[in-house]
Amino acid sequence: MLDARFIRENLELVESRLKSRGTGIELDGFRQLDTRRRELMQESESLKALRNKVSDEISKVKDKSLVQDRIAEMRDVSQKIKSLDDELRGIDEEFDTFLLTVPNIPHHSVHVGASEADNVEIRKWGEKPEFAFEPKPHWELGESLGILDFERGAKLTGARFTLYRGAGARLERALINFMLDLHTGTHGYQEILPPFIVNKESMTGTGQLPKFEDDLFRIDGLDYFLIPTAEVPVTNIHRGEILKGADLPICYTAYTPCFRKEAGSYGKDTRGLIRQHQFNKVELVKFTRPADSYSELDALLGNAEEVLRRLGLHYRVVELCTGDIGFSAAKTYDIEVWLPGQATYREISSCSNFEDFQARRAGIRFREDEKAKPEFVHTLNGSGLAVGRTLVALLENYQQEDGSVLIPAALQPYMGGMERVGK
RNA sequence: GGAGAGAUGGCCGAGUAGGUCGAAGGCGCUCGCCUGCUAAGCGAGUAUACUGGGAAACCGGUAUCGAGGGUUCGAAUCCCUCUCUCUCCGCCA
Repeated sequence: MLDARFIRENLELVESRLKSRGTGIELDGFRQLDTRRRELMQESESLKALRNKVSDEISKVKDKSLVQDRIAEMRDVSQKIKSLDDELRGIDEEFDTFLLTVPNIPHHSVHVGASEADNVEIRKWGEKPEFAFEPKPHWELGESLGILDFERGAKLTGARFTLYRGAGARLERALINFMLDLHTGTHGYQEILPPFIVNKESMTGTGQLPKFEDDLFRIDGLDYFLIPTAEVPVTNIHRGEILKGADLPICYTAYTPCFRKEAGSYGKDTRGLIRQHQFNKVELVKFTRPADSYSELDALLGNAEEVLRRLGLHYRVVELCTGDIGFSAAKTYDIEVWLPGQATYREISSCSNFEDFQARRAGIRFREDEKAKPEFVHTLNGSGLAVGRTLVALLENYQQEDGSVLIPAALQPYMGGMERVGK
Protein backbone atom coordinates (compact mmCIF):
# COMPACT_ATOMS: atom_id res chain seq x y z
CA MET A 1 0.00 0.00 0.00
CA LEU A 2 1.21 3.44 -0.85
CA ASP A 3 1.03 6.28 1.64
CA ALA A 4 -2.10 8.33 0.95
CA ARG A 5 -0.26 11.50 1.84
CA PHE A 6 2.51 10.62 -0.57
CA ILE A 7 0.03 10.10 -3.39
CA ARG A 8 -1.71 13.37 -2.54
CA GLU A 9 1.54 15.31 -2.67
CA ASN A 10 3.09 13.54 -5.66
CA LEU A 11 0.21 12.90 -8.00
CA GLU A 12 2.12 13.23 -11.26
CA LEU A 13 5.08 11.19 -10.09
CA VAL A 14 2.85 8.37 -8.86
CA GLU A 15 0.91 8.42 -12.09
CA SER A 16 3.94 8.19 -14.35
CA ARG A 17 5.71 5.53 -12.26
CA LEU A 18 2.63 3.33 -12.20
CA LYS A 19 2.14 3.82 -15.90
CA SER A 20 5.54 2.22 -16.44
CA ARG A 21 4.10 -0.97 -14.93
CA GLY A 22 1.22 -0.88 -17.35
CA THR A 23 -1.29 -0.07 -14.63
CA GLY A 24 -3.09 3.22 -14.49
CA ILE A 25 -4.31 5.02 -11.42
CA GLU A 26 -7.62 6.82 -11.21
CA LEU A 27 -6.33 10.13 -10.00
CA ASP A 28 -9.61 12.01 -10.26
CA GLY A 29 -11.36 9.41 -8.18
CA PHE A 30 -8.61 9.55 -5.61
CA ARG A 31 -8.68 13.34 -5.42
CA GLN A 32 -12.43 13.41 -4.90
CA LEU A 33 -12.43 10.71 -2.24
CA ASP A 34 -9.49 12.24 -0.46
CA THR A 35 -11.02 15.71 -0.36
CA ARG A 36 -14.44 14.52 0.70
CA ARG A 37 -12.94 12.32 3.36
CA ARG A 38 -11.07 15.17 4.95
CA GLU A 39 -14.06 17.52 4.76
CA LEU A 40 -16.26 15.02 6.55
CA MET A 41 -13.60 14.30 9.09
CA GLN A 42 -13.12 17.94 9.96
CA GLU A 43 -16.82 18.61 10.22
CA SER A 44 -17.49 15.58 12.38
CA GLU A 45 -14.49 16.16 14.60
CA SER A 46 -15.27 19.77 15.32
CA LEU A 47 -18.79 18.75 16.34
CA LYS A 48 -17.30 16.07 18.57
CA ALA A 49 -15.05 18.68 20.14
CA LEU A 50 -18.13 20.80 20.86
CA ARG A 51 -20.00 17.85 22.32
CA ASN A 52 -17.08 16.88 24.52
CA LYS A 53 -16.82 20.42 25.82
CA VAL A 54 -20.52 20.80 26.57
CA SER A 55 -20.82 17.33 28.10
CA ASP A 56 -18.00 18.28 30.37
CA GLU A 57 -19.90 21.40 31.45
CA ILE A 58 -23.08 19.40 32.01
CA SER A 59 -21.22 17.03 34.26
CA LYS A 60 -20.32 19.90 36.56
CA VAL A 61 -23.92 21.00 37.06
CA LYS A 62 -25.62 19.10 39.88
CA ASP A 63 -29.18 20.02 39.00
CA LYS A 64 -29.69 18.67 35.49
CA SER A 65 -32.99 20.50 35.10
CA LEU A 66 -30.97 23.67 34.69
CA VAL A 67 -29.26 22.32 31.56
CA GLN A 68 -32.12 20.60 29.78
CA ASP A 69 -31.78 22.91 26.80
CA ARG A 70 -28.09 22.13 26.44
CA ILE A 71 -28.79 18.43 26.65
CA ALA A 72 -31.41 18.74 23.96
CA GLU A 73 -28.97 20.72 21.84
CA MET A 74 -26.33 18.02 22.18
CA ARG A 75 -28.86 15.38 21.27
CA ASP A 76 -29.16 17.09 17.90
CA VAL A 77 -25.40 17.44 17.60
CA SER A 78 -25.02 13.72 18.22
CA GLN A 79 -27.54 12.96 15.51
CA LYS A 80 -25.62 15.14 13.11
CA ILE A 81 -22.35 13.45 14.06
CA LYS A 82 -23.92 10.07 13.50
CA SER A 83 -25.01 10.90 9.98
CA LEU A 84 -21.63 12.45 9.12
CA ASP A 85 -19.87 9.37 10.45
CA ASP A 86 -22.11 7.09 8.45
CA GLU A 87 -21.14 8.88 5.28
CA LEU A 88 -17.50 8.93 6.35
CA ARG A 89 -17.53 5.19 6.94
CA GLY A 90 -18.62 4.63 3.37
CA ILE A 91 -16.00 6.99 2.01
CA ASP A 92 -13.31 5.42 4.19
CA GLU A 93 -14.17 2.01 2.87
CA GLU A 94 -13.88 3.17 -0.73
CA PHE A 95 -10.68 5.03 0.07
CA ASP A 96 -9.11 1.98 1.71
CA THR A 97 -10.18 -0.32 -1.09
CA PHE A 98 -8.67 2.09 -3.56
CA LEU A 99 -5.37 2.20 -1.70
CA LEU A 100 -5.30 -1.58 -1.34
CA THR A 101 -5.64 -2.07 -5.09
CA VAL A 102 -2.88 0.32 -6.18
CA PRO A 103 0.35 -1.58 -6.90
CA ASN A 104 3.76 -0.64 -5.59
CA ILE A 105 5.95 1.95 -7.30
CA PRO A 106 8.95 0.34 -9.01
CA HIS A 107 12.39 1.25 -7.69
CA HIS A 108 14.09 3.85 -9.89
CA SER A 109 16.74 1.34 -10.93
CA VAL A 110 14.19 -1.00 -12.51
CA HIS A 111 14.24 -1.03 -16.31
CA VAL A 112 11.14 0.24 -17.99
CA GLY A 113 9.59 -2.44 -20.14
CA ALA A 114 6.27 -3.84 -21.22
CA SER A 115 6.63 -7.53 -20.57
CA GLU A 116 8.79 -10.52 -19.78
CA ALA A 117 10.55 -9.96 -23.11
CA ASP A 118 12.10 -6.76 -21.74
CA ASN A 119 13.69 -8.35 -18.68
CA VAL A 120 17.44 -8.01 -18.40
CA GLU A 121 19.84 -10.88 -17.87
CA ILE A 122 22.28 -9.96 -15.11
CA ARG A 123 24.59 -12.97 -14.99
CA LYS A 124 25.00 -16.65 -15.66
CA TRP A 125 26.58 -19.32 -13.53
CA GLY A 126 27.96 -22.64 -14.71
CA GLU A 127 27.60 -24.31 -18.07
CA LYS A 128 24.86 -26.15 -19.87
CA PRO A 129 25.63 -29.86 -19.54
CA GLU A 130 26.37 -31.67 -22.77
CA PHE A 131 24.74 -34.95 -23.65
CA ALA A 132 25.81 -37.66 -26.07
CA PHE A 133 22.16 -38.55 -26.39
CA GLU A 134 18.85 -36.76 -26.58
CA PRO A 135 18.05 -35.59 -23.01
CA LYS A 136 14.56 -36.46 -21.85
CA PRO A 137 12.05 -34.27 -20.04
CA HIS A 138 11.68 -35.03 -16.33
CA TRP A 139 8.19 -36.47 -16.66
CA GLU A 140 9.51 -39.27 -18.85
CA LEU A 141 12.46 -39.89 -16.53
CA GLY A 142 10.27 -39.75 -13.42
CA GLU A 143 7.72 -42.15 -14.82
CA SER A 144 10.22 -44.67 -16.16
CA LEU A 145 12.14 -44.62 -12.86
CA GLY A 146 8.86 -45.13 -10.99
CA ILE A 147 9.41 -42.10 -8.76
CA LEU A 148 6.77 -39.73 -10.17
CA ASP A 149 3.20 -40.93 -10.70
CA PHE A 150 1.16 -38.34 -12.53
CA GLU A 151 -1.77 -40.61 -13.32
CA ARG A 152 -2.40 -41.59 -9.74
CA GLY A 153 -1.96 -37.99 -8.60
CA ALA A 154 -4.74 -37.07 -10.98
CA LYS A 155 -6.84 -39.99 -9.73
CA LEU A 156 -6.44 -38.95 -6.11
CA THR A 157 -7.26 -35.32 -6.69
CA GLY A 158 -7.19 -34.02 -10.25
CA ALA A 159 -5.02 -32.32 -12.81
CA ARG A 160 -1.80 -30.72 -11.56
CA PHE A 161 -1.41 -33.03 -8.57
CA THR A 162 1.39 -35.57 -8.47
CA LEU A 163 2.26 -38.60 -6.38
CA TYR A 164 5.95 -39.01 -5.46
CA ARG A 165 7.20 -42.49 -4.67
CA GLY A 166 10.31 -44.13 -3.26
CA ALA A 167 13.51 -42.30 -4.20
CA GLY A 168 11.38 -39.49 -5.64
CA ALA A 169 9.68 -38.81 -2.32
CA ARG A 170 13.03 -39.15 -0.59
CA LEU A 171 14.67 -36.74 -3.02
CA GLU A 172 12.03 -34.08 -2.39
CA ARG A 173 12.50 -34.46 1.37
CA ALA A 174 16.29 -34.41 0.96
CA LEU A 175 16.12 -31.16 -0.97
CA ILE A 176 13.96 -29.54 1.70
CA ASN A 177 16.37 -30.53 4.44
CA PHE A 178 19.42 -29.59 2.41
CA MET A 179 18.05 -26.11 1.72
CA LEU A 180 16.91 -25.50 5.30
CA ASP A 181 20.25 -26.65 6.68
CA LEU A 182 22.13 -24.36 4.32
CA HIS A 183 20.03 -21.30 5.14
CA THR A 184 19.88 -21.84 8.87
CA GLY A 185 23.49 -22.96 9.16
CA THR A 186 25.68 -21.09 6.71
CA HIS A 187 23.37 -18.18 5.94
CA GLY A 188 22.08 -17.46 9.44
CA TYR A 189 18.32 -17.54 8.95
CA GLN A 190 16.01 -18.71 11.70
CA GLU A 191 13.82 -21.67 10.80
CA ILE A 192 10.05 -21.19 10.93
CA LEU A 193 7.28 -23.74 10.51
CA PRO A 194 4.13 -21.64 10.10
CA PRO A 195 0.46 -22.52 9.66
CA PHE A 196 -0.39 -23.45 6.06
CA ILE A 197 -3.80 -21.82 6.36
CA VAL A 198 -4.10 -18.11 7.12
CA ASN A 199 -6.86 -15.56 7.59
CA LYS A 200 -7.92 -12.64 5.43
CA GLU A 201 -5.87 -10.10 7.33
CA SER A 202 -2.66 -12.00 6.60
CA MET A 203 -3.52 -12.30 2.90
CA THR A 204 -4.22 -8.57 2.81
CA GLY A 205 -1.00 -7.77 4.64
CA THR A 206 1.24 -9.20 1.94
CA GLY A 207 -0.94 -8.10 -0.98
CA GLN A 208 -2.70 -11.28 -2.19
CA LEU A 209 -6.03 -9.73 -1.16
CA PRO A 210 -8.22 -8.02 -2.12
CA LYS A 211 -7.11 -8.19 -5.75
CA PHE A 212 -6.02 -11.76 -6.31
CA GLU A 213 -8.56 -13.90 -4.52
CA ASP A 214 -9.13 -15.92 -7.71
CA ASP A 215 -5.64 -17.39 -7.38
CA LEU A 216 -6.29 -18.70 -3.86
CA PHE A 217 -7.90 -21.81 -2.43
CA ARG A 218 -10.43 -20.69 0.12
CA ILE A 219 -11.71 -22.78 3.01
CA ASP A 220 -15.45 -23.09 2.53
CA GLY A 221 -17.47 -21.01 4.95
CA LEU A 222 -14.50 -19.29 6.59
CA ASP A 223 -12.29 -16.36 5.79
CA TYR A 224 -9.36 -18.78 5.75
CA PHE A 225 -7.12 -19.53 2.79
CA LEU A 226 -4.46 -22.09 1.90
CA ILE A 227 -1.17 -20.24 1.59
CA PRO A 228 0.14 -19.71 -1.96
CA THR A 229 3.64 -19.15 -0.53
CA ALA A 230 5.32 -19.07 2.90
CA GLU A 231 5.82 -15.36 2.30
CA VAL A 232 2.30 -14.84 3.62
CA PRO A 233 2.47 -16.44 7.07
CA VAL A 234 6.12 -15.60 7.62
CA THR A 235 5.88 -11.91 6.71
CA ASN A 236 2.73 -11.60 8.79
CA ILE A 237 4.51 -12.95 11.87
CA HIS A 238 5.24 -9.35 12.79
CA ARG A 239 2.00 -7.80 11.58
CA GLY A 240 0.95 -4.97 13.86
CA GLU A 241 4.23 -4.99 15.75
CA ILE A 242 6.92 -2.43 16.47
CA LEU A 243 10.31 -4.12 16.25
CA LYS A 244 13.54 -3.05 17.89
CA GLY A 245 16.08 -1.48 15.54
CA ALA A 246 18.80 -3.53 17.18
CA ASP A 247 17.06 -6.74 16.13
CA LEU A 248 17.14 -5.87 12.42
CA PRO A 249 17.60 -7.39 10.00
CA ILE A 250 15.38 -10.31 10.98
CA CYS A 251 15.92 -13.26 8.65
CA TYR A 252 13.55 -16.23 8.52
CA THR A 253 13.46 -19.34 6.39
CA ALA A 254 10.51 -21.67 6.17
CA TYR A 255 9.55 -24.82 4.36
CA THR A 256 5.88 -24.99 3.41
CA PRO A 257 3.72 -26.53 0.77
CA CYS A 258 2.14 -23.88 -1.47
CA PHE A 259 -1.34 -24.00 -2.95
CA ARG A 260 -2.31 -22.10 -6.08
CA LYS A 261 -5.36 -22.27 -8.27
CA GLU A 262 -3.38 -21.32 -11.38
CA ALA A 263 -6.52 -19.75 -12.77
CA GLY A 264 -5.98 -18.62 -16.33
CA SER A 265 -3.09 -20.96 -17.04
CA TYR A 266 -5.13 -23.65 -18.77
CA GLY A 267 -3.04 -25.42 -21.34
CA LYS A 268 0.24 -24.08 -19.94
CA ASP A 269 2.81 -26.54 -18.60
CA THR A 270 0.29 -29.33 -18.51
CA ARG A 271 2.92 -32.04 -18.37
CA GLY A 272 5.20 -32.73 -15.47
CA LEU A 273 5.91 -30.99 -12.19
CA ILE A 274 6.43 -27.45 -13.41
CA ARG A 275 3.01 -26.06 -12.64
CA GLN A 276 1.16 -27.77 -9.78
CA HIS A 277 -1.73 -26.78 -7.54
CA GLN A 278 0.34 -27.99 -4.61
CA PHE A 279 4.12 -27.72 -4.48
CA ASN A 280 6.86 -27.45 -1.90
CA LYS A 281 9.01 -24.43 -1.40
CA VAL A 282 11.67 -23.20 1.00
CA GLU A 283 11.24 -19.48 1.42
CA LEU A 284 13.55 -16.73 2.66
CA VAL A 285 12.04 -13.65 4.33
CA LYS A 286 13.73 -10.54 5.71
CA PHE A 287 12.68 -7.50 7.69
CA THR A 288 15.22 -4.70 7.31
CA ARG A 289 15.90 -1.04 7.87
CA PRO A 290 14.95 0.99 4.79
CA ALA A 291 18.54 2.01 4.20
CA ASP A 292 19.72 -1.60 4.10
CA SER A 293 17.03 -3.26 2.04
CA TYR A 294 18.79 -3.27 -1.32
CA SER A 295 22.04 -4.68 -0.01
CA GLU A 296 19.95 -7.25 1.87
CA LEU A 297 18.16 -8.09 -1.37
CA ASP A 298 21.51 -8.79 -3.03
CA ALA A 299 22.48 -11.01 -0.12
CA LEU A 300 19.16 -12.86 -0.21
CA LEU A 301 19.52 -13.44 -3.93
CA GLY A 302 23.03 -14.77 -3.33
CA ASN A 303 21.70 -17.15 -0.66
CA ALA A 304 19.18 -18.56 -3.10
CA GLU A 305 21.80 -18.88 -5.84
CA GLU A 306 24.07 -20.76 -3.46
CA VAL A 307 21.61 -23.66 -3.43
CA LEU A 308 21.99 -24.11 -7.18
CA ARG A 309 25.76 -23.69 -7.06
CA ARG A 310 26.09 -26.43 -4.47
CA LEU A 311 23.89 -28.67 -6.57
CA GLY A 312 25.96 -27.83 -9.65
CA LEU A 313 23.00 -26.61 -11.67
CA HIS A 314 23.51 -24.05 -14.41
CA TYR A 315 21.35 -20.94 -14.06
CA ARG A 316 20.99 -17.30 -14.96
CA VAL A 317 19.75 -14.30 -12.98
CA VAL A 318 17.24 -11.99 -14.60
CA GLU A 319 16.13 -8.57 -13.42
CA LEU A 320 12.44 -8.05 -14.07
CA CYS A 321 11.36 -4.90 -15.90
CA THR A 322 8.61 -2.55 -14.74
CA GLY A 323 5.99 -4.38 -16.77
CA ASP A 324 6.78 -7.79 -15.26
CA ILE A 325 7.28 -7.20 -11.53
CA GLY A 326 4.54 -8.34 -9.18
CA PHE A 327 1.86 -6.19 -7.59
CA SER A 328 3.61 -5.68 -4.24
CA ALA A 329 7.23 -5.59 -5.41
CA ALA A 330 9.46 -2.58 -5.99
CA LYS A 331 12.20 -4.70 -7.52
CA THR A 332 12.52 -8.36 -8.40
CA TYR A 333 15.24 -10.74 -9.56
CA ASP A 334 14.31 -14.15 -10.94
CA ILE A 335 16.69 -17.06 -10.91
CA GLU A 336 16.14 -19.33 -13.88
CA VAL A 337 17.58 -22.81 -13.94
CA TRP A 338 18.56 -24.61 -17.14
CA LEU A 339 16.35 -27.56 -18.06
CA PRO A 340 18.00 -29.62 -20.80
CA GLY A 341 15.00 -31.90 -21.25
CA GLN A 342 13.03 -28.90 -22.42
CA ALA A 343 16.00 -26.86 -23.68
CA THR A 344 14.92 -23.80 -21.76
CA TYR A 345 15.51 -21.73 -18.63
CA ARG A 346 12.72 -21.90 -16.06
CA GLU A 347 12.09 -19.71 -13.04
CA ILE A 348 13.11 -21.49 -9.87
CA SER A 349 13.25 -18.50 -7.54
CA SER A 350 11.93 -14.98 -7.40
CA CYS A 351 13.58 -12.54 -5.00
CA SER A 352 11.90 -9.23 -4.28
CA ASN A 353 12.18 -6.09 -2.23
CA PHE A 354 8.76 -4.78 -1.28
CA GLU A 355 10.19 -1.74 0.47
CA ASP A 356 7.50 -0.44 2.85
CA PHE A 357 4.55 -1.56 0.70
CA GLN A 358 3.74 -4.68 2.71
CA ALA A 359 4.91 -3.12 5.96
CA ARG A 360 2.37 -0.33 5.60
CA ARG A 361 -0.45 -2.78 4.84
CA ALA A 362 0.53 -5.06 7.66
CA GLY A 363 1.61 -2.38 10.13
CA ILE A 364 5.16 -3.67 10.60
CA ARG A 365 7.36 -0.97 12.08
CA PHE A 366 10.57 -0.56 14.02
CA ARG A 367 12.02 1.96 16.41
CA GLU A 368 15.69 2.68 15.93
CA ASP A 369 16.08 3.41 19.65
CA GLU A 370 13.91 4.19 22.65
CA LYS A 371 13.24 7.75 21.66
CA ALA A 372 12.87 7.37 17.93
CA LYS A 373 9.56 7.52 16.09
CA PRO A 374 8.36 4.22 14.70
CA GLU A 375 9.17 3.76 11.00
CA PHE A 376 8.01 1.12 8.56
CA VAL A 377 10.49 -1.67 7.94
CA HIS A 378 11.25 -2.93 4.47
CA THR A 379 10.20 -6.51 3.74
CA LEU A 380 11.93 -8.85 1.32
CA ASN A 381 11.49 -12.41 0.28
CA GLY A 382 12.62 -14.97 -2.20
CA SER A 383 12.36 -18.65 -2.92
CA GLY A 384 15.32 -20.55 -1.70
CA LEU A 385 14.21 -22.56 -3.73
CA ALA A 386 11.08 -23.99 -5.29
CA VAL A 387 11.64 -27.63 -4.35
CA GLY A 388 9.62 -29.36 -7.07
CA ARG A 389 11.34 -27.41 -9.80
CA THR A 390 14.71 -28.15 -8.23
CA LEU A 391 13.89 -31.84 -8.43
CA VAL A 392 12.95 -31.32 -12.07
CA ALA A 393 16.31 -29.68 -12.71
CA LEU A 394 18.20 -32.49 -10.99
CA LEU A 395 16.46 -35.16 -13.04
CA GLU A 396 16.99 -33.39 -16.34
CA ASN A 397 20.56 -32.21 -15.75
CA TYR A 398 21.93 -35.36 -14.14
CA GLN A 399 20.21 -37.92 -16.36
CA GLN A 400 22.32 -40.69 -17.89
CA GLU A 401 21.93 -42.48 -21.17
CA ASP A 402 20.51 -45.56 -19.42
CA GLY A 403 17.73 -43.49 -17.85
CA SER A 404 19.25 -43.35 -14.36
CA VAL A 405 19.99 -40.08 -12.61
CA LEU A 406 23.12 -39.18 -10.63
CA ILE A 407 22.72 -37.48 -7.27
CA PRO A 408 25.09 -34.54 -6.70
CA ALA A 409 27.54 -34.96 -3.82
CA ALA A 410 25.97 -32.20 -1.73
CA LEU A 411 22.72 -34.12 -1.61
CA GLN A 412 24.05 -37.62 -1.03
CA PRO A 413 24.20 -37.35 2.78
CA TYR A 414 20.50 -36.48 2.71
CA MET A 415 19.81 -39.55 0.56
CA GLY A 416 21.43 -41.99 2.92
CA GLY A 417 24.53 -42.07 0.74
CA MET A 418 22.67 -42.91 -2.45
CA GLU A 419 24.66 -41.81 -5.51
CA ARG A 420 22.27 -42.67 -8.27
CA VAL A 421 18.59 -43.21 -8.80
CA GLY A 422 18.07 -46.19 -11.08
CA LYS A 423 15.32 -48.63 -11.83
C1' G B 1 -18.64 -30.89 21.69
C1' G B 2 -20.30 -29.32 27.18
C1' A B 3 -19.41 -25.83 31.60
C1' G B 4 -17.01 -21.60 33.43
C1' A B 5 -13.32 -17.29 33.71
C1' G B 6 -11.01 -13.44 31.31
C1' A B 7 -9.13 -9.64 27.39
C1' U B 8 -6.88 -2.23 30.22
C1' G B 9 -0.67 1.60 28.14
C1' G B 10 6.45 -1.79 26.87
C1' C B 11 5.21 -5.24 31.16
C1' C B 12 2.41 -6.09 35.84
C1' G B 13 -2.00 -4.25 37.65
C1' A B 14 -6.21 -0.67 39.71
C1' G B 15 -10.65 1.09 37.97
C1' U B 16 -18.20 -1.54 37.15
C1' A B 17 -24.60 2.56 41.53
C1' G B 18 -21.70 6.00 33.59
C1' G B 19 -18.89 12.23 33.91
C1' U B 20 -13.00 15.38 36.91
C1' C B 21 -9.98 8.35 33.04
C1' G B 22 -5.31 8.37 27.71
C1' A B 23 -6.62 6.11 32.04
C1' A B 24 -4.21 5.27 39.68
C1' G B 25 -0.03 2.50 41.41
C1' G B 26 4.28 -0.46 40.49
C1' C B 27 8.13 -2.19 37.16
C1' G B 28 10.92 -0.98 32.97
C1' C B 29 13.00 2.91 30.01
C1' U B 30 14.96 8.23 29.03
C1' C B 31 16.97 12.86 30.89
C1' G B 32 18.71 15.62 35.15
C1' C B 33 20.36 15.93 40.42
C1' C B 34 22.94 13.55 44.26
C1' U B 35 26.61 9.90 46.22
C1' G B 36 34.52 9.26 44.92
C1' C B 37 32.77 3.59 41.39
C1' U B 38 28.23 0.15 41.72
C1' A B 39 23.65 -0.04 44.26
C1' A B 40 20.19 2.96 46.61
C1' G B 41 17.76 7.93 46.69
C1' C B 42 15.38 12.47 44.53
C1' G B 43 12.98 15.24 40.37
C1' A B 44 10.96 15.36 35.44
C1' G B 45 9.45 12.69 31.34
C1' U B 46 7.81 8.16 28.94
C1' A B 47 1.59 5.40 23.43
C1' U B 48 -0.21 5.30 18.53
C1' A B 49 -2.99 6.84 14.30
C1' C B 50 -5.57 10.35 11.62
C1' U B 51 -6.44 15.48 11.03
C1' G B 52 -5.86 21.28 11.13
C1' G B 53 -2.04 25.19 11.51
C1' G B 54 3.46 26.02 10.98
C1' A B 55 9.48 26.24 6.93
C1' A B 56 10.52 23.80 11.42
C1' A B 57 10.65 23.27 16.65
C1' C B 58 5.93 22.83 18.00
C1' C B 59 0.75 23.90 18.96
C1' G B 60 -4.63 22.52 18.44
C1' G B 61 -8.60 18.71 17.41
C1' U B 62 -10.44 13.64 17.09
C1' A B 63 -10.06 8.52 17.97
C1' U B 64 -8.11 4.29 20.59
C1' C B 65 -9.11 0.34 27.71
C1' G B 66 -9.70 -7.30 22.39
C1' A B 67 -13.04 -6.02 17.54
C1' G B 68 -17.71 -4.15 15.71
C1' G B 69 -22.56 -2.19 16.71
C1' G B 70 -26.24 0.02 20.34
C1' U B 71 -28.21 3.04 24.70
C1' U B 72 -26.89 8.14 26.62
C1' C B 73 -25.80 15.14 26.59
C1' G B 74 -21.63 11.85 28.09
C1' A B 75 -19.19 4.71 28.31
C1' A B 76 -13.00 1.34 30.04
C1' U B 77 -17.58 1.26 32.96
C1' C B 78 -24.63 -0.55 30.69
C1' C B 79 -26.75 -3.80 26.32
C1' C B 80 -25.94 -6.96 21.74
C1' U B 81 -22.72 -9.63 18.22
C1' C B 82 -17.97 -11.51 17.11
C1' U B 83 -12.72 -12.89 17.96
C1' C B 84 -9.00 -14.63 21.02
C1' U B 85 -6.90 -16.59 25.70
C1' C B 86 -7.28 -19.62 30.12
C1' U B 87 -9.52 -23.64 33.44
C1' C B 88 -12.49 -28.18 33.98
C1' C B 89 -15.13 -32.39 31.45
C1' G B 90 -15.54 -35.25 26.94
C1' C B 91 -13.03 -36.62 22.44
C1' C B 92 -8.66 -37.02 19.68
C1' A B 93 -3.15 -37.19 16.30
